[in-house]
Order: sequence, then C-alpha cells, then structure tokens
Amino acid sequence: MGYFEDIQKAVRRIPFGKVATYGEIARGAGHPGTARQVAWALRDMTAIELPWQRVLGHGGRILLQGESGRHQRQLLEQEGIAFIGLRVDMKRHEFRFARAKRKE
DNA sequence: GGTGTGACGCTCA
DNA sequence: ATGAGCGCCACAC
Repeated sequence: MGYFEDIQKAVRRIPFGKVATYGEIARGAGHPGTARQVAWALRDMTAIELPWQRVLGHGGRILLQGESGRHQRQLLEQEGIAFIGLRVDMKRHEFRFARAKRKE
C-alpha cells in the first residue's frame, strides 16, 4: 500500500454531491500536510474511474486551468453542487473525513 | 542523495 | 479582494 493508493481511496470516500479540498484529502488519507502531492497523484488518476472532480483547492476553488477546469465545473454542477462565483458553496457541500485511517 | 517540479495552503502587504 | 512569498513533501532525473 503506497501513497498513491491511499489518496485514491480517500477520493473514493467523497460522497456524491460533496467535495473536499486537497488538504482534506491528504488528512483523510493519513498523510497530513501533503496537499500538493495529492494534486500530483490525481494527474495520473484521471485515466482511471475516480470522482476526481470532487477535489478542489482551499476555499472551494477549482485549480485546474483552461478547458479541464471548465469541464470539472460542469461535472460538479451535474451533481447538483452549487457555485458562488468561482467557488463551490462549501457551507453546503464540503465533506469532512471522520478521521485519518491507515488501513481499510 | 541533490535538484527541480507542482490540480497546494497559509500569511501578510 | 488579489497577489507575492514561503513552507511543504512525493517523485522523476
């Protein structure tokens, strides 16, 4: 079990209609303080089936640039996630992990 | 093992 | 609100 898989599992735990920040994913995966690496890991995960669109930057901002970002927003809106300007309404949609767990 | 890189997060001007 | 600076850490060379 490596870092990559830990992140993958954490992302899968985000329920439909909810979103989580990179930092929250890192914590939920048991690797606090590695938000940046979460983004790195996600790049290679776009190929596999994963709700990567539910992962946002701090404050609910989409960090993907260009068309990818536009696509992400579209996917989120399809899930019924509300936006306030460029940010997701985190009051309504932020998902928080119960606690970091190493083994599943 | 040193160096550069990045879908980050936080502070401060 | 907006942007620069800096700390962070896993990975590929």
